[in-house]
Amino acid sequence: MKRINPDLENIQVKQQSFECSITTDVALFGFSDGVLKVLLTKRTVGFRKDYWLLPGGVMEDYETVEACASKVLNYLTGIKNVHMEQVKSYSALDRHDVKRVVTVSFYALVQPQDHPIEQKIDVTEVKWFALDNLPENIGFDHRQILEDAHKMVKLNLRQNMIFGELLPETFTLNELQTLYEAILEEELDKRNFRKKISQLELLENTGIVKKGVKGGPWLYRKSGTTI
Amino acid sequence: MKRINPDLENIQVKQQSFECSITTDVALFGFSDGVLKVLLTKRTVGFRKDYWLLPGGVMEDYETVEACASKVLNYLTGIKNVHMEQVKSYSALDRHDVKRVVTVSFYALVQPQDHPIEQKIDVTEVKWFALDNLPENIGFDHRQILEDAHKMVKLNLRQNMIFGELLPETFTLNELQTLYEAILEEELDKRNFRKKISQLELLENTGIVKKGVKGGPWLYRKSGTTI
DNA sequence: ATATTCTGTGTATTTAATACACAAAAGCAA
DNA sequence: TTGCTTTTGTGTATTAAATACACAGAATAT
Repeated sequence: MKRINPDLENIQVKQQSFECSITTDVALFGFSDGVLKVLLTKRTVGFRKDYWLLPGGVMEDYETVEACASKVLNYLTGIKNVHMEQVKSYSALDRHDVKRVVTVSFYALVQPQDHPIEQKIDVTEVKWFALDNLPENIGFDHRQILEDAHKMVKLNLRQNMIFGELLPETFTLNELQTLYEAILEEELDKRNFRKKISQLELLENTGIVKKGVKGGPWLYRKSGTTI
Repeated sequence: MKRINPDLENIQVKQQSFECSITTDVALFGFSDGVLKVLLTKRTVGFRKDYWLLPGGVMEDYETVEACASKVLNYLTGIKNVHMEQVKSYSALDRHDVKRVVTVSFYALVQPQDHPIEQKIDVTEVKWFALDNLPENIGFDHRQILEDAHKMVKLNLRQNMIFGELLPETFTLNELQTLYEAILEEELDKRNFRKKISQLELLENTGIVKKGVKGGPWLYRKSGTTI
């Protein structure tokens, strides 16, 4: 009979293979007041209270990590139908107090004013923080997760022009530039920025002038978007 | 008393939270005969035999996904001490027959000739496949995982000059170019390629000429590498 | 020794990135 | 309504990077 290396048998998936819980954490970025913000939550009572955390929660048997991320975000903030991008998995042995947990992180981009926070649970605080003014007491490894997510947003912004729902349907080129500067954390030249944007041919001029701003700037929208 | 939304309670990590097995799959890329290859394995007896799969296996309670990926690769191929990069998580509900499994994928880069396959288990076949000549019967979602991994290798190669252990310690510029062409799946101009490589200042000329090749090419190595 | 194949190199051209200034438009204040 | 201030929108010159392209010399193979 064939003899099988026990190590090799153990790496096969079997009914009794080791199991642990999966969670998803969502780095939800928002843009308002000209700065990039991220949504953090805090339990105000009970275990591990007073630490700010990314919205997150456990995956169930009937859902993928993507579905779980959407669910978690919706439950904690009421936000729905946001495009998410997977960032990375975290699996250090001591990540969680209660038990072994592997986490898959995501990011999403929204406008805070479009998604007023619904405080869905009264033992949890939910709050936007400017990225350059984060609280000290961020729990678990969520500071790292947040950094990794921000890196990925930067990367995706540089490569494509993906800014999700961070701006309203129509916006001025100056608003777009301010957003870029907030995400990339660097200043951009107005004329060079416009040159680059225009040759991407992803925006169209609505023909409408924004009121209340000196100079009378045009409003743009993403091409292919209907009003 | 405070009333708590049951949905919200359920997303908290608890002892009885849903659990599933985690596996890691490794896309091990190798470069020989001037083409990029990937290592696939096949069970030759028993359940789900005759499907080619990326080397993979279940994570245990004492290891991270990174450690698991190294372990799995070592058990199946004898390969050790390879730098791995995490690619992505896969969590579709029906990914595995036996039970719910979430997989985290990795890639690694080696030279096949440095790592002769140790057939560690005699009910498993292990074989290198040229990337442009993959078998039809790749099991589970491993074709997708492989594609995603290859994309990430391309991306990382373009951004930095990371080619892992895909070449021997010393190599000619032509060998390096052939490697780039194999990974990127496009032809490169010799003079422009050398210009770009040289201005990265990551290689040093060993001063040794490679024998057996017409023209007598210099051997290079990565800067900072001792012989 | 002769033919063949591979090596190593430079320049001209195109394209992209950067630096930089001012007149006209709209709002704001008196 | 007038004058002041802020913001808009635009072009050109410079530098850096990407691309296209050819040939003499070195080592091998016969």
